Amino acid sequence: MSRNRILIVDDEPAIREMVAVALELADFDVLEAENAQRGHEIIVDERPDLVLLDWMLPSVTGIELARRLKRDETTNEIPIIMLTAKSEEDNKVQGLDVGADDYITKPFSTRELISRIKAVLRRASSAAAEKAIEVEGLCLDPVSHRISANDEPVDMGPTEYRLLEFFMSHQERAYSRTQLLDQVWGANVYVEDRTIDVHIRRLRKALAPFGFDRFIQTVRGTGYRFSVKAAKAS
Amino acid sequence: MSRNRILIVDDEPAIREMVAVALELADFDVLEAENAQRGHEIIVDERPDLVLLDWMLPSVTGIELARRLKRDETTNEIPIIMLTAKSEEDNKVQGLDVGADDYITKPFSTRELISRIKAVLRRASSAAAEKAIEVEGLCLDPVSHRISANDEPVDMGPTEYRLLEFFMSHQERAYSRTQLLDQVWGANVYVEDRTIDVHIRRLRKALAPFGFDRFIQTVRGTGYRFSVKAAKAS
DNA sequence: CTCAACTTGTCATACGCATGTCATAAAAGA
DNA sequence: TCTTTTATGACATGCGTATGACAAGTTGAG
Repeated sequence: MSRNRILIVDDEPAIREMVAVALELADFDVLEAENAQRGHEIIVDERPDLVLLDWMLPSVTGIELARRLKRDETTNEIPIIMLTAKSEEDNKVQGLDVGADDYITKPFSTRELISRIKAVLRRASSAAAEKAIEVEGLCLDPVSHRISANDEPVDMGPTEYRLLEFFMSHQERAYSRTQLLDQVWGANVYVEDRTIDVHIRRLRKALAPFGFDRFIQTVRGTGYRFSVKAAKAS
Repeated sequence: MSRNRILIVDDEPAIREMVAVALELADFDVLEAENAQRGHEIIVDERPDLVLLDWMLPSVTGIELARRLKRDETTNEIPIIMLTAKSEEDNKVQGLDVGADDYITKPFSTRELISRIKAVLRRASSAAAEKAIEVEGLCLDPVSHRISANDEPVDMGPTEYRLLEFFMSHQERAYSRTQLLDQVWGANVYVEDRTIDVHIRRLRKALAPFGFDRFIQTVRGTGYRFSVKAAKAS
């Protein structure tokens, strides 16, 4: 698991700095934005794992940004922790209503901040792990442990299932055979690199009747990739 | 039946302690939280059987937490008993409006508390357990403790009954043998994992004459699943 | 109390699918 | 064309599942 990326949106450089240092010590990667607009850009471009959002921001408030994020399909699953300057009841309630996953009142201890962040991330990731992934009719449901294509069940072996699961949760990215081996088979497993080819083939074969084998693309000289886009110009 | 787990959310340690002792004497497992945030985390993570929720809590009030719990699909079935410090009618009414299953006014006797808890639990569990489940002609009636397929009685052992009951109330979901053991046999029971296979077989055998064994599906490398959908593409 | 009928957990064994590897064909670059 | 890389079919092995049998435990009727 790569380190979690956290975006802190706050107009006070001092606060950003303080939080950033604390987060880095706690083994997070930190992104920073000093206002809501910039924050929104970064969220869209970088898709951080969590956003720390100051309540009071110049022009567009944090609450407004939160509302927008939660309204947008592409960002509404990114957890938000609101930072409120004062301990005002109203703020907290409103913040939660807006869809924030938690809030924390300044001043706060970095210890508390970290533990809140971890709690929210834990919740988010377990929720995400149970969520079905669906791409153009190809659907993987981790709960029932089943693949379906246009609601037709698709039959495949356990390894192909895990392979597809990995691919679908890491789309648009090329992986070497070794990487796939580590991720899907697990580290410290001695398996021939070329074995991947065979499993790729089996996965394609299972998806082929529905035409979904086009998602499993060969990246010559490197490995494989799951991509919704066409592999090449036709 | 494992012991019911009860979460007490109250900011006063003295009260928590008192209630906790009383509940443990009454053979409940007790979880504690001192504020709404922590309470919410525990509820999400641990899924207690019932929540005792103080009306007045710092920052996020109990009432607000109750509202959120009842609004969330995943937590709205967990019964809530509100604890109000004063005997204010308004509170009670509002508390019930929010979705609390009962309320109780401080100071209360532990005797009363226990009996209220049991009443609520009884209601909750019977509400959930007394409804017959029917799937495509296969019907499980918890009241008469009977299975019927197209109105024909189906004969099976008690364990197979419980297994089927669990499956039918948790459809479309794959369970490992260990999970099934915990859920159907109960935790802290030492039974061989492979024993599940045998009971699955017996259950299938009982359902086979009606063709309903197709619902009991093997998820290779994982466990079993009850599903109405076909196991594999034909 | 005794016996029969039934349950239930475990084991041994049979079965079948899944997996890893190889040999070879096909394809893509150079 | 030649070389490198990937695709594919076949195959042996091994692992996970299915199945039948059995012994111990339980229940209930006589």
